[in-house]
Amino acid sequence: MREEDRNDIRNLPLFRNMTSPAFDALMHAAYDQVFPAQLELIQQGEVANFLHVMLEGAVELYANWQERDTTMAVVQPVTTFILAACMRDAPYLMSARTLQRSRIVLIPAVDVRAAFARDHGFALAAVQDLSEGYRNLVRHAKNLKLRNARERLGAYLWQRSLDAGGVQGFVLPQEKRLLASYLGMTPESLSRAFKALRDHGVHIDGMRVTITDAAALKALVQPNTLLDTTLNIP
Amino acid sequence: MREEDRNDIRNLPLFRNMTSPAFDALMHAAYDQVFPAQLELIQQGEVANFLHVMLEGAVELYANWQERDTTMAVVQPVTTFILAACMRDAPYLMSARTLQRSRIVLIPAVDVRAAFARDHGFALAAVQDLSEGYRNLVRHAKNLKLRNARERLGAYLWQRSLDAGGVQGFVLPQEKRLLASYLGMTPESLSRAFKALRDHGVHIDGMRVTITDAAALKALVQPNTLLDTTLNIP
DNA sequence: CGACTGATTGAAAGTGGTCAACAAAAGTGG
DNA sequence: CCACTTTTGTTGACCACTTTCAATCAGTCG
Repeated sequence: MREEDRNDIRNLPLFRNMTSPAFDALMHAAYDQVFPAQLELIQQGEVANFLHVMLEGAVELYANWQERDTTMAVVQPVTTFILAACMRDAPYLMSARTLQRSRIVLIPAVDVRAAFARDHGFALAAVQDLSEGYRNLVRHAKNLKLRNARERLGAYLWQRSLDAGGVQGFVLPQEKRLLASYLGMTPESLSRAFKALRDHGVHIDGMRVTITDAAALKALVQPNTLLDTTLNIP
Repeated sequence: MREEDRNDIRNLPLFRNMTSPAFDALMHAAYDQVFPAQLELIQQGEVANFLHVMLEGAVELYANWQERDTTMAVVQPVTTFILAACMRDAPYLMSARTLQRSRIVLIPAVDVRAAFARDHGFALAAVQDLSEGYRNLVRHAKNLKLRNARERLGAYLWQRSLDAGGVQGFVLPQEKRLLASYLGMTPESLSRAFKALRDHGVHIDGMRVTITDAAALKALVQPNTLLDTTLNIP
């Protein structure tokens, strides 16, 4: 593993407060790997063997049932994912695939749990990580249940614009069909939702979004920190 | 606080592995209260002041936005709720109201966080608690995105029947409009979904559900541990 | 009993999904 | 670099599912 990556990991909230021996032990057991795009990393139902730490690239977390698929989240560096399954030593509830060529560190779940039992700082950090993950999921569920398709898209765009620093224009970070799935609708519905938002201050041209009337969009969307997630979402 | 309740709390997974001094300190700061039915315990947006431990009764966790409301979960004894907000020292994302007369222990969030920083066993247990909560929420979101209304109701009924020990007949634990909200539909839609399930082995009479053809229901619902939650749901 | 709440039903409207066709991009191979 | 294929996005027509509104019915509680 490159020294630089090791430092990136060390600086993650999850690992920052570990003792050095505990961290070294974890890293010793870890694999640093580069995966090509579109590779299935995890299939839902498998028992959690590794905690994943994203260093570069992007990973989609998705779920399926019968013939249906849905995107649950897009993970971007530098973060960990599927900590909950590792901690519970339980089957993954979501599948994961790379969206781009990605560099990912795999830490055996056994070692994570061991580090965890031994190192108090790590346990505390894990609680913070999980709590934040939990809260983002609550937001996702609330969003799905309380807003309709057009409102979900509007809120999403509003939040991306804020994340980019309150800019008027930005480029969608992922394919539209992925966004559609994340927002809980079909690509066709997404396309129509974009059209419907033209009356509410949003202009779309390919992947480029321009907010032409922030007040109008805000009025429709009623953005709210209790509903809208700030980071790590497609 | 009654000795008996204290023991119930002590035996919760969350508190079981604490040192006795740490537990005693927590309990010393705690309030044991009885609330009448239909009382608003928590309003979303408030900063988390207390960890709640349910001893008796039932509490609804719900969320609202604009004029719309939705039930996120029903909490039953003996469990804790809104641990994540306490840990993050952040605003509640959900509101809570009692459904019945309920006995609840309130532990100041400050003390929880303190116990937490000091007691390793408590931190470990919190991680397990949060992980399980996280996973149940993933299931809830998957359920909403992957199944339609009729399938969600069918899956719910299938799971209640299993929880009751695989019985054919059981009584709905909560009002139908609450169930409808939890399942992400209107009461009218729930009513129609029940009717639609008559063709799939479910008979409903008031609050009494009878599964007349388990195979048919199972075929429709395709129950799946990666989607269906086993406990603590209305 | 009468007022109230919750559940059900019907009719109408709306939202989003499906299917099919097409357009636009992106990737592939000569 | 260009023709070709494949994938992604858009649009229209239609349909299914769900909601809304209104009316009715069934309990519950004072």
